[in-house]
Amino acid sequence: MADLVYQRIITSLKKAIDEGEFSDMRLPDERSLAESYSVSRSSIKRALGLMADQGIIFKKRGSGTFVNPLYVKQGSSFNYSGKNLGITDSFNSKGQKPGVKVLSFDVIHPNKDMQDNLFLKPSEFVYSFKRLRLLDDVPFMIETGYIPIKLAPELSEQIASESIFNYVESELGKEVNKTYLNISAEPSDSEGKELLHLADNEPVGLMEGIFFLDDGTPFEFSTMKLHYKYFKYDSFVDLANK
Amino acid sequence: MADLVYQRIITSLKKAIDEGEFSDMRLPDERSLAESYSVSRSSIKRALGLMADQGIIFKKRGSGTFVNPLYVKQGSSFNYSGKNLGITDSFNSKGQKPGVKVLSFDVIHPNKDMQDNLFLKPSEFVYSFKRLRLLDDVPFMIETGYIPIKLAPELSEQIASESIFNYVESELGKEVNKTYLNISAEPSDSEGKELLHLADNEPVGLMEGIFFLDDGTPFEFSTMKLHYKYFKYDSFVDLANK
DNA sequence: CAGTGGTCTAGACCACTCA
DNA sequence: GAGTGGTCTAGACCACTGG
Repeated sequence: MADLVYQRIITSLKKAIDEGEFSDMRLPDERSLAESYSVSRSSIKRALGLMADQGIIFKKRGSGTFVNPLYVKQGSSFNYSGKNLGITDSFNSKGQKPGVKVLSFDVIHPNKDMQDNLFLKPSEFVYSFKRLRLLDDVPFMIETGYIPIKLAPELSEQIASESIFNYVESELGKEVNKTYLNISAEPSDSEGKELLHLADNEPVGLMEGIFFLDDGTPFEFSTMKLHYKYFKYDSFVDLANK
Repeated sequence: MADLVYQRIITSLKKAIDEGEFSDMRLPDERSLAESYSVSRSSIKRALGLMADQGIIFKKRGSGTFVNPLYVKQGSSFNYSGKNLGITDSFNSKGQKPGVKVLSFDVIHPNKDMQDNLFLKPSEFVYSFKRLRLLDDVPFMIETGYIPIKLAPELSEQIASESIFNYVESELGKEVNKTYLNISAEPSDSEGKELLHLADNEPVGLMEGIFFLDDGTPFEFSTMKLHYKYFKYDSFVDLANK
């Protein structure tokens, strides 16, 4: 991770920003940076481009490159701690103990929707499972998942009670590393009220997603209903990409 | 927009994909593409990289480049129509007539939070306004916004009743093109129930955002409360960016 | 006009996949 | 080992900003 030139530069520039090195919020121009790091301008451009995508800096043609003032701030309501998942990994990141309880685990025929989303023929089977996820023994999310059996023939309730993605990575040698997410919210239904201990007026956050293997195969279709207090998603958006 | 090499290639490849040219879901390798388009491999890499960021294709080192099967599908629950704003622009995009009603418009001192988020001194003033947004005369969003007066000295209730961002672009010659978003959900409060016609159990979607000018200046802090049925956000996420 | 970021090229070498 | 994408370089030229 750290032996790449552009990664090294990103790390170094972040550190310099954190240490208040650019007091006027302006970075040196790309050509100077290339020289002082003894790398090509292309590598500098790559590093700065990634940092701009993350909202750490802003680039303006003809003017220069500037630090996002909010990146430096403490106590801002926004944290720039890297990526903004909202997915499994980030749930663990708050120092709370994650837990999983499998509510059901079956093999079924996919409906039309599922066939489309997972790119399946009607004759193919999928695992269908429902899990309750907890943090420090408090339930916060109901997850309904569908995975084609041909992609994980040995999947079991035992595996579902631990981590499916870890299993895929360690046992099948593949990696789940992309997802298409659809985020919304709804009033809680009876299931949500019961399992997530929600009051009548309290909603759930919905995250519907398709997870892909690294070769692009759709691996899982998942619907995640979250207790609204655990429902949070951060995103830095470039409105210019038309 | 269309005179750039990598844009031309993206357009061309998208068209080819739509027309089913790559029946095995596999694109030619980068070196072949470079030759057939008579451009450098770098330009091909740039085009393919952007397409991968948008989830149109998947690249796998050592294996090749593949079309995302869901990009081709019709009737999938996912649309890949480019960017996934959830912001002002996209609200208009459904062929419905947008409307704005200004509920209040004042100049105030920013509180501590606002000072941090907009990078202000305590002595500086901000415009504070609340707007109700409608689609085909149906209210769907309550927007509370704060803009430093020094960034838009001539702002008025009249302008707020139209489009503030259009005003900034045409009159001030600056552009608002980046935003940091924080998405969540809550039970509706009395204001939401009244203005958005929500029942007791129906929630609002929350989008808190800071909008930036192209040089990185924080321009507006905005809190958007949306009727939950209009609350939707799509996102393609690379889980590998650690 | 000088300075800055944006686009594009041509080519070298590396790292991974799979037959 | 052949084929594929990933990283990096060195340099040319363009487009925009601002004094």
